[in-house]
Amino acid sequence: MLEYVLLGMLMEGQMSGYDLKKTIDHTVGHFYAASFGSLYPALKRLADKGFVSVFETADSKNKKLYSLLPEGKEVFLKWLEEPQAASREQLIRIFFFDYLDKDVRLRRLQEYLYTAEHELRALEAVQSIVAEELAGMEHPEDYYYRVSVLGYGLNHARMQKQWIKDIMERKDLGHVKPES
Amino acid sequence: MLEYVLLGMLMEGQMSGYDLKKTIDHTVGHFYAASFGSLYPALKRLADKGFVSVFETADSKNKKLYSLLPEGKEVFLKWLEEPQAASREQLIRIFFFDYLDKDVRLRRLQEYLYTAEHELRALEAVQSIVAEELAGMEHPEDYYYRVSVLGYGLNHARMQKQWIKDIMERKDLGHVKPES
DNA sequence: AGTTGCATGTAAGTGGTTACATGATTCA
DNA sequence: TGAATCATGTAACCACTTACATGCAACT
Repeated sequence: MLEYVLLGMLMEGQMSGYDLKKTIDHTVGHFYAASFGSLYPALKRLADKGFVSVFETADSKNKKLYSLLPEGKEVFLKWLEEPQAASREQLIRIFFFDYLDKDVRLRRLQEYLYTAEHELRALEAVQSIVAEELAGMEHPEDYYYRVSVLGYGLNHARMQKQWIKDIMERKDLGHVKPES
Repeated sequence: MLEYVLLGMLMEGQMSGYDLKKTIDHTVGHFYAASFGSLYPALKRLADKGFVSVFETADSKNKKLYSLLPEGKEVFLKWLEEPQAASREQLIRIFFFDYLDKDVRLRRLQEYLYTAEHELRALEAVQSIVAEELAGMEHPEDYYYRVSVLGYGLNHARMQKQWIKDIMERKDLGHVKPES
């Protein structure tokens, strides 16, 4: 996972490990954390595999600049267009979807939409079972918070579904603006 | 984490490891996965620490029933009322909030609301910076998907904020119903 | 002179997963 | 009788975190 994120970040150009960490932190950092303890060994592995090249700067700072090599780019793009991905991984992939052909991208997004709709229906099914169970109880209010997290799940699934729909249509990025 | 989830699930009554897995899967399973490979060793640790008791059934199935011991209950409730929790852990804690005193619960939820609002403001700040950067570009559409995940983050943060507000007010669980 | 930021790295530990191994029970 | 489900457990592995260790550079 981290290795692909690093390759993806290097698509924009050469960077040091330190800068890669910063870039990850203030882009996908809200849902994907990378620590130096995992980042530096990952960069070493990528260099060993010949996916990135290392340029040691002479500016006395002991800084290393990593660049994407053709094989690394290939591996990254291959990963990017793969179908199926766990929900956390979906989000990271979408972050890099500007690098993907329009048709492959739309196919993947359609698949993600499908899984989101599936998830939503599954949660709605659970909800109606829970609603029935609750109706036959003396003190349904004792289960308020248990049930509330189901509500969270439903809110999340609905939001996710709508968001994927929006980005498939390439809705104006303004939908992202604050309401003010 | 898993150990607390197991203790929490045992608050309802005795259960086997297998049943605990099922219960986790169809309650908090949507945001917390537990595999047998982590579950059984966790139960053993809980038994070794004296937090749960093990009753081996004689029904030839080699089934073990786990029950919460007073010390285990104490440890669980102590964990539950702790302040600060990572966002994934917040959700799991809230699932068990029916076991918490009203006043402690409201204090924790108020804190969670605070962090949600903080997160939202941080994302809105990032968004206005990104909007400026985008305005000074020749091809802002080349960054559509990069920016779209920021939109996801904003949607998520807003949803989370509203949800916490709702459950603080103990809004009708009906808000959870499908729109149909 | 001291703190913060830049910069890289290692070692031990954590919290899991995956795959395997075993065996009883239930139901079609 | 064979498949699905119930039931428990281990061993190898994995991706990562935390804490540590080092040192230079920039600012104040």
